[in-house]
Amino acid sequence: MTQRPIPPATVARLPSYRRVLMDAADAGQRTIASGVIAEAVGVHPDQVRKDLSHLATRGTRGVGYDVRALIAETSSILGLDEERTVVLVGVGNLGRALAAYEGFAPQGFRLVAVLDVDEAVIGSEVGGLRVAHLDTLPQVARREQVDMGVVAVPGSAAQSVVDTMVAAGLRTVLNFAPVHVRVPDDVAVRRVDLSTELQMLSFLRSRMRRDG
Amino acid sequence: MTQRPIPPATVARLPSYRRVLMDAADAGQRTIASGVIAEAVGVHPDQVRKDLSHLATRGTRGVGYDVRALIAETSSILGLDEERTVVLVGVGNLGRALAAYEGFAPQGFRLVAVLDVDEAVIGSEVGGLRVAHLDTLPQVARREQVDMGVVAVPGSAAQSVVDTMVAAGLRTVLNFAPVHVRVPDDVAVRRVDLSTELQMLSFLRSRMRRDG
DNA sequence: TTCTGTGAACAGATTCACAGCA
DNA sequence: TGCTGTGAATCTGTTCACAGAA
Repeated sequence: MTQRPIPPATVARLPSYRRVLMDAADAGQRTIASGVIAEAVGVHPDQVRKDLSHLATRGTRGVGYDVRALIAETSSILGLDEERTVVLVGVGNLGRALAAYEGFAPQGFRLVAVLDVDEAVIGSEVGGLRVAHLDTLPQVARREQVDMGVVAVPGSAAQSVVDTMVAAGLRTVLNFAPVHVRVPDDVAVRRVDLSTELQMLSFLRSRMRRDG
Repeated sequence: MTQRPIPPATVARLPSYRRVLMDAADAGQRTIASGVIAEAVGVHPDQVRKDLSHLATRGTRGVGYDVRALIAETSSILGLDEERTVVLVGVGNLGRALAAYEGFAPQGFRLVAVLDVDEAVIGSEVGGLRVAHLDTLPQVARREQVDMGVVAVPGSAAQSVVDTMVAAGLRTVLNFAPVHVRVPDDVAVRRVDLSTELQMLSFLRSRMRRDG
């Protein structure tokens, strides 16, 4: 099953396609056309077909794609057929919300630990787990074979937390702090920054006034 | 001050540049080189210079860029010199965290209302505001001249909430629900989806194992 | 010598156009 | 006729290479 690499832009759309496919499966549909997926996801049908052409699953002309086959293949590509263990660091407002987030489990992400350095929150219960000290990360990481780290600490602490994660062997990090963190080449970081999103919307708002 | 359009990819980086610039200003620096910004943000210096070449502010060879001038211009471009009013819909875990988010105010975003449809939460206090019914959005939007809507409701309710926002005159929406929403051409939507981010990291994790 | 500014080369992603099978 | 599959054309963004001012 050697396959040519899938473009990052395509990978970024696979989770959306997959969600639509699962909805279709729930609705009892066995096949689905590129145009239907496109409509639901908000892209051109051409784009969907080009994206799906990178997969092994082929569609049937005049009919569409096999829903179950596409779900299976996208899940496999995204690594969702094996459980991913996640550790969350930072129990502020955002950290609490993330720990309670219902979207983890359905996709196979299992939160195994919630850590912080503030003695005031250590020992309290968040998202069904008891908050432990960040210092215990190495043990937790080894014991639970942790895959991913989620960083929900202030910007000033983010680099040091990520360094600790990397040292503990984590190789993927989701960073909610509004700063860029340096990591070795074999570690992947994605940043989600609410403030950046708001500012980009603000830009679009300003531009609208001028155009209209 | 007629200016040629700034590429979206550049706009997406301006908030990060701006943050670095503000840190530099706080540290008392009057000028900054592209390489320093690049290092802090995690891009190539070439990229920074190309991006800044779309602005009116010019750098000085051998020295760098004027920090204050760049802050002023990026703020203006991003529309951060006028206050933006924001309304939040959905008071689940995520909604609560967003309402309490400290990153709103410093960038000039003022949360003016928190809305929901669940009678159980209406009237309670979230982020210093009393939760009101979604039905009051039209009045709130008119009274406060609301610019932006933040959607923190389940996917199944997102389209209807966004329709309500659009009807109330909002023209920019930040959508945390994991679905694509349809809006008229003159409305801008950005989606932030935790689940998509986790799945992309999961993909990178899978690929690493194969490579290494 | 340092660091900006920018045309040119390159790489990646999207859209178009159309051939071809059920 | 409907919908897939894909090369070609286009568009966008990044990186390179280097000229030029302080």
